[in-house]
Amino acid sequence: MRIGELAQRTGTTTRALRFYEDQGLLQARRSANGYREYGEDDLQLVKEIQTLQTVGLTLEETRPFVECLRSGHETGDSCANSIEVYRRKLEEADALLARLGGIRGELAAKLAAALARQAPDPCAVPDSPRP
Amino acid sequence: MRIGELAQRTGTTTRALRFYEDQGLLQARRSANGYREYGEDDLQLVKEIQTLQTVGLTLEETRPFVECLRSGHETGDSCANSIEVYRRKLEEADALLARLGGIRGELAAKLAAALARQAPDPCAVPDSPRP
DNA sequence: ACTTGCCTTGACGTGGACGTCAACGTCTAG
DNA sequence: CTAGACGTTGACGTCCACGTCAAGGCAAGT
Repeated sequence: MRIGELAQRTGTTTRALRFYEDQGLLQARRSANGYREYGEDDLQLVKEIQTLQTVGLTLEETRPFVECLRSGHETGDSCANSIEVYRRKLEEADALLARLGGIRGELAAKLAAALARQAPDPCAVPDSPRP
Repeated sequence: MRIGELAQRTGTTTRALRFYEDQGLLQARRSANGYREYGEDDLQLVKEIQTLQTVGLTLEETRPFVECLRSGHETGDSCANSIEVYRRKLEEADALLARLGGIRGELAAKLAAALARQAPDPCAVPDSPRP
């Protein structure tokens, strides 16, 4: 199939596919007129890339998976390099979750404090009620 | 104080401070030679911006806080606009946490599945043990 | 012949918060 | 007088995953 069809079947754009090729993630044969020609394996490969992107991998990080697939393995994560990326990303996700959780807490505290100042709790005891 | 000192006392760079000025977040008087001259209130303001950045606000989102401070309020979050930003960011944080939690789960599952394929659990029952 | 729709390469734009020059003026110490 | 440490503006670079033209080639239908 040509690039337009591949884009359509993967729900992406031709621009993205050419970009993947630029990055060496996708390689297309060329037909006589210079058009890129793809096979079903390329479809699979693009889908793999997309799946990995949705779980937070950068394009660069999908490279081991792509190479794994190209080296004949059934799945992109059958290789040690891919597994390693999984581990790294899992750690990153945990770190990010921790950080974000902390931030969420700080935000909530700030909001609560601001609201308290804005409309002081009528039951609360202020600093100096009667000087 | 001049820009270098302000940068040092806030732990940032002169470039950042000039950038804040470009964005209209910081306004400096100029001394006779054209140097920017800052006061203690500016120090406070920069610190406020930094604190807000650490809890995930973009520079643009710190604007209401800055304006609130400049309009004479004691804290940047004494104004309705600032409170509104708090609320929005809190929602964003929750959404992000949910998404990231999902992603983390998917990643963990993928890793587990890959490891299982790599070195199958000796106690597990594969699809077709005896054809 | 002409339009339409696909394809090609190349090059610049996007957003966010600055970093990093360049080329120059200013102030202070020796 | 001069070196060095500060300051000034302006403009381009960074990262990432493309978007958005521009300018043209190729194939098929009318």
